[in-house]
Amino acid sequence: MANMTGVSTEDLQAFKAAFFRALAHPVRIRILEILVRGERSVQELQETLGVDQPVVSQQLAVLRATNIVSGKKAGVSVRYTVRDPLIGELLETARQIFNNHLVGTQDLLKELRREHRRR
Amino acid sequence: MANMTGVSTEDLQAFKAAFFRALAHPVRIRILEILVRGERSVQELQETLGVDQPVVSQQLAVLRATNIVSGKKAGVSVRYTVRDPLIGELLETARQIFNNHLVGTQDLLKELRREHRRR
DNA sequence: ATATAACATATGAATATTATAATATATGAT
DNA sequence: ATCATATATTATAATATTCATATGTTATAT
Repeated sequence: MANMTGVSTEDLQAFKAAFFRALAHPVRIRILEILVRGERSVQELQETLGVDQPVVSQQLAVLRATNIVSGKKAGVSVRYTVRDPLIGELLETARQIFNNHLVGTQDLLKELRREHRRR
Repeated sequence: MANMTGVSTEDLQAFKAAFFRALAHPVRIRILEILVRGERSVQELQETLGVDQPVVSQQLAVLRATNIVSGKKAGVSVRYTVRDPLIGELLETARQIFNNHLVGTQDLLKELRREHRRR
């Protein structure tokens, strides 16, 4: 045990890595970009995303496991929310970084700006 | 092709996912937390991290491939820097989120606060 | 009780990532 | 040219993730 708390720095970085890994999936990012604007049912997500229902549930399960989102039952459906508004801020910062530096082509840059305006 | 630019939304989310995936590794996170404070050589990183040299180079290669860091030769050594100061902001936001919600135990929470104070 | 709708979980094949070890390259000094 | 040092790349076995499909569960209505 590395210290009084029983939590080593390595553990800590492993947790952080797990957090980022949860964001490292196209469908999960799209889910979060929708949820930061307000709660949604699985069905609503599915329709917006245009993917199969098990895919949505599966990726929501990953986000739930990392405590990034939570779902509450509402009758027959389940409504999901982002647990922390800072997630929105994180995604926005990531978008800025991406916009500034992670882009190879002029076209992609244009598209990114278009997407930004759309909000 | 989904639009005039030739870049679909799916592509875009795939790029974003790749960006987060680059952050989703304990050693890479530790490297970035060091580099946001200033440039370092591979050797300096290696000493601070306490891992084998090829591991550092390998993980730096991942961060380079995503344009998150860049290295410039300085004689026999290579000095690395973070390409965008917003990376620091991103890590800090992530830390806050993590601190607020992604924590199961009181002990871990304490440890997180200790780490914060250390900066 | 049965049917249906909404959601969740399980399974397995395909693919990607990681860790470890070995090897290669480049620079500067002698 | 040779050598030592710093850094990078490659190979590969182990592990984890993804995608697609099938099956389960729960709530509600009839």
